[in-house]
Amino acid sequence: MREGPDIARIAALVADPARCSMLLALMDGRALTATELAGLAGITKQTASSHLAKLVDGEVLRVEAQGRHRYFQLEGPHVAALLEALMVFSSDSVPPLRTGPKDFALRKARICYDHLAGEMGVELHDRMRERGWLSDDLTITEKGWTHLAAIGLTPAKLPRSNRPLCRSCLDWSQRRHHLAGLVGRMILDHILALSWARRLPASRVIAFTPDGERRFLDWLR
Amino acid sequence: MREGPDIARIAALVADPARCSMLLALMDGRALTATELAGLAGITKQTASSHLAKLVDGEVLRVEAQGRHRYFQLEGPHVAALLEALMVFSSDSVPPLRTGPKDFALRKARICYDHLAGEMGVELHDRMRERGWLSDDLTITEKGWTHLAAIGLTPAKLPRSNRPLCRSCLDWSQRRHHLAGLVGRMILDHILALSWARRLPASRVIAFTPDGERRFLDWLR
DNA sequence: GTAATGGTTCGGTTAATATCGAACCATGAG
DNA sequence: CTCATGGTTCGATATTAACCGAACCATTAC
Repeated sequence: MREGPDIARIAALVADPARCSMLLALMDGRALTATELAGLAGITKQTASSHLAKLVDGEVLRVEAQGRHRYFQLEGPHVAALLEALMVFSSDSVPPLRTGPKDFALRKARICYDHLAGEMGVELHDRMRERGWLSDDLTITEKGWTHLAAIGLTPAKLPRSNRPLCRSCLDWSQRRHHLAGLVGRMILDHILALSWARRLPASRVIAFTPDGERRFLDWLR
Repeated sequence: MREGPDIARIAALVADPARCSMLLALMDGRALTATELAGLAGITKQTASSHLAKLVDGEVLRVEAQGRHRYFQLEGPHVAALLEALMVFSSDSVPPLRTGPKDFALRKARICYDHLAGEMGVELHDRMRERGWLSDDLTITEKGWTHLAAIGLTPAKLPRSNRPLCRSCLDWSQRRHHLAGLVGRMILDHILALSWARRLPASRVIAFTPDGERRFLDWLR
């Protein structure tokens, strides 16, 4: 019967407002404790515990015990991708919604799990496609590797992992794809390491310095 | 309160197994009637009606009344994207799930309801738009009818039906539109009648012969 | 050792919703 | 007009699950 993949089961895990708040809080890839998450969601510890157990059981979250704390984080990039796919809906059903300065910064550049999203993320993705650094089937071309090497990113430096090198992730604010995957992560790491940008505390905003933005775009030219 | 975007509301819409079955059935972009969907989901008409109303209200589905039927289809590509994002989970938990040759054939060309889908279907659609055979509002132009006549397809041969002549349908594998509607069906019929391709038994695969594929693409040139 | 804190388990209440039977409305066929 | 069919509306029922209070377990601090 019901042979269909139980995507309903996964959806149900995200369908609760409390769980949703927690997941959104974890969008940036950090690991938070159960009580922190309970506070953010506005529920008691008991309730949060129950929710978190379900999320872990459903392989949406991963948990790591450390001392008497239990740190929760997203199971992987695909969870962030799912949340972004959901945000696409709210972003256009309620168009204006007062775009404050912080909101503006979020649209400009933010972290999505572990890679760059927002205008800058989409720009990165599109430029790489346009310049032929990235092929249609999302593999880095020879020319691409050459340019990646220019910022010190070589295949040898990639961490061993079976996670796909490149992956495209639908951007909720831009409604276009940005670059995810191992390479997406490495590029963001480099942007931060070179101080082209820095993370704003307690937010997902990636703040580029004027100089950093220029260098980044130059590199893509 | 709950200022968070109501991604939970959207997720809840997908969280029900019955609604899920219906959405998956619509993944190929076809438009199905309420009773068809009820049958596929294994529920009664009343229940389906309630579900469908919710999905339309939540802007997940779009409905179009035609005669005494109501055709439901996905509201847009972002819905398909969401469903795909959800499927990543189930496909991930089960091992690699090798993409066999049959899967490759499915992406290349398959039947979608009664018309051509997959790479070849998208190619047909795009070419017809590009060549000006098909206008923006999805009507066949004069030039279009000329070329259709070249393979023996004239307006007179169209079956009497209130079904729209042309319709664009979101392609599951290509994520782009292919040509549906009466004309889409007639073209596929002709492809099969001329033996440019044949249907593989017990599957949705449309297998083009090398010669047939060449002739088909030549016709689109 | 005792106290404090992070986290889980249990039980009972409450709210939401999926479901269907039956009646109802609307369209199309004859 | 009459009948059949697609689809919705209206209860009423039953299942689910979110929630919290209270008790409990585990780890660190003192």
